[in-house]
Amino acid sequence: MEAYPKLTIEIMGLVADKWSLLTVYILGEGTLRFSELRRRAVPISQKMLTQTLRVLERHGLVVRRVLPTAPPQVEYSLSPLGRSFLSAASVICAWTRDNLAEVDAARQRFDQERSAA
Amino acid sequence: MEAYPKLTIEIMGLVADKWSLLTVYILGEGTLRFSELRRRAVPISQKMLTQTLRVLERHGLVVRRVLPTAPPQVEYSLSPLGRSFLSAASVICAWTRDNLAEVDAARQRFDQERSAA
DNA sequence: CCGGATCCAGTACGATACTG
DNA sequence: CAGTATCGTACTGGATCCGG
Repeated sequence: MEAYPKLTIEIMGLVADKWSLLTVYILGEGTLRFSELRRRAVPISQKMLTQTLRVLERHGLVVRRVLPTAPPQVEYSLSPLGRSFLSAASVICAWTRDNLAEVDAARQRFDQERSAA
Repeated sequence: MEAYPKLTIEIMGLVADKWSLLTVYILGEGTLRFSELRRRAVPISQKMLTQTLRVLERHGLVVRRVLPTAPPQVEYSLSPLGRSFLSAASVICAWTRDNLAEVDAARQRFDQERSAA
């Protein structure tokens, strides 16, 4: 018997990914075009953004809409499922922001004790 | 100007990791020894569990306590910081559980449309 | 402007074997 | 029991070039 099925871990891996979190978090601000999204999600690379958006689209969290213009424009937005995930993602992002200093301090303490060997 | 500092992304990477989430989530049940933790966190490998616990300990989320027995026992538990993170992690875990089916369905739909090319 | 394709260094991860 | 060490494979993620 497997405590956590493969599928669960797989989806966790999708959802518990820093770029996914960041992307969804920023898309929470509204519908954005690729280049604008990239600018706001610095320092994500273009490749990772493309890749992350594909994965999120594939799993139904993000809607990709190509506008029939020249040059073509592509808009990204959250699906209803994506918005429901946003509320969870926000909690993680907020925690990170609020506890950044403490986590960093703990790490420095840990590393210092180590180097004292 | 960098929208998200390197440190923030680094901590996000720590915190937005499937094994970290899972480990903290399970440690939420209480203090556990290594082997018991491993059993409950299936299908995590022993190596990944060790590694994840080190990282979590280093960043102040987990407390490692070696008992002076023979054979040695090691207990892991959440620090106060870890418990504060648990509430955020739980939200992600709960979302995953509740939306597993829908995400999986979206993926199958997406893949089917793709293969119809 | 919005990406895809390719190359490559580095890392994740599992399997296995060994230690105090 | 609770790890550490090593190996091999697969994937990550940046850099760069290319194309509609």
